[in-house]
Amino acid sequence: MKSVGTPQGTDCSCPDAFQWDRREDCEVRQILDRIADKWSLLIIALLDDGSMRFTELKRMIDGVSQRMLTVTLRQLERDGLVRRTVHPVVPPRVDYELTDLGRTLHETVQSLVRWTEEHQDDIAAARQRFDSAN
Amino acid sequence: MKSVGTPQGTDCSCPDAFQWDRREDCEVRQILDRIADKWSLLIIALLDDGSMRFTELKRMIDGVSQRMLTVTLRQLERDGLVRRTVHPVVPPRVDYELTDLGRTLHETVQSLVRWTEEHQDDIAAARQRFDSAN
DNA sequence: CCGTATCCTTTCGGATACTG
DNA sequence: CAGTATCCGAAAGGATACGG
Repeated sequence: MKSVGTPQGTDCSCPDAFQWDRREDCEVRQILDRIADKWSLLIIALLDDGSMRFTELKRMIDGVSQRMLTVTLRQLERDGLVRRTVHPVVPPRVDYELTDLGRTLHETVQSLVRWTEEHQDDIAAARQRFDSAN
Repeated sequence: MKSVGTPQGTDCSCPDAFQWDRREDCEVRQILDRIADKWSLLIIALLDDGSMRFTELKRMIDGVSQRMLTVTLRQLERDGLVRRTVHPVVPPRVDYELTDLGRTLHETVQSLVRWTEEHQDDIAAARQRFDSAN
């Protein structure tokens, strides 16, 4: 073992599909953590073809705090998945949309969301079985 | 807004693709949080056709603590995604494998992992651009 | 070998108040 | 409107010790 937790530096490029998690600072794991994050998934799934304003996103993702929405959008922008456009008007208007890179991820995220929607009953049933078995 | 954080009960079934995040206790969001979790994704991606022992998983997912591996595997078992088989031998031997339900998720998770592998360079580049632009 | 229990640190993220 | 800054409680998760 390498010692510290997950320093998130030191690119490793993760050789093969069954080994990519051998090193703690694995780039792929770091990125997975980022995009498979609670709010990121919702934003990417929500942002389809069009663009959305900050407040619009906030309204759609019910319960997200202003802070977390800002933080998450910044990370997505930094990762090149979301483009942020500031319109110099008063009151300020900021639009968010997926970049080309972001759109390639959108498909995958959608299929994850769809899977969840389609199987939520199976999961609920499994949980009941598990819980009553104890 | 409904008040408290994310109580995770009260099924809502999330009407349509652009509204599923309107309610905080949305079942789909709760499940997404569960499976798109740091360790769960790695386990589901790792568990393909065969079964794996606890220690084997622990070795593959470098840096995971015994506690988190146990906790995560229990959740996956509870959700009906992973089957746990205890062999009554000494020393104990426990095998983990995907259930049928788990296998349907495996595909989706793999495509997410694959996306990450394929685009890690794009992301690294985007981050550099973003960071040097400040 | 495969856990569970406990403790304790670190991180996450909400609430709130304030700005251009 | 769209943020930023600060504070602080809650939860995640590692380290360690112990048990069947």
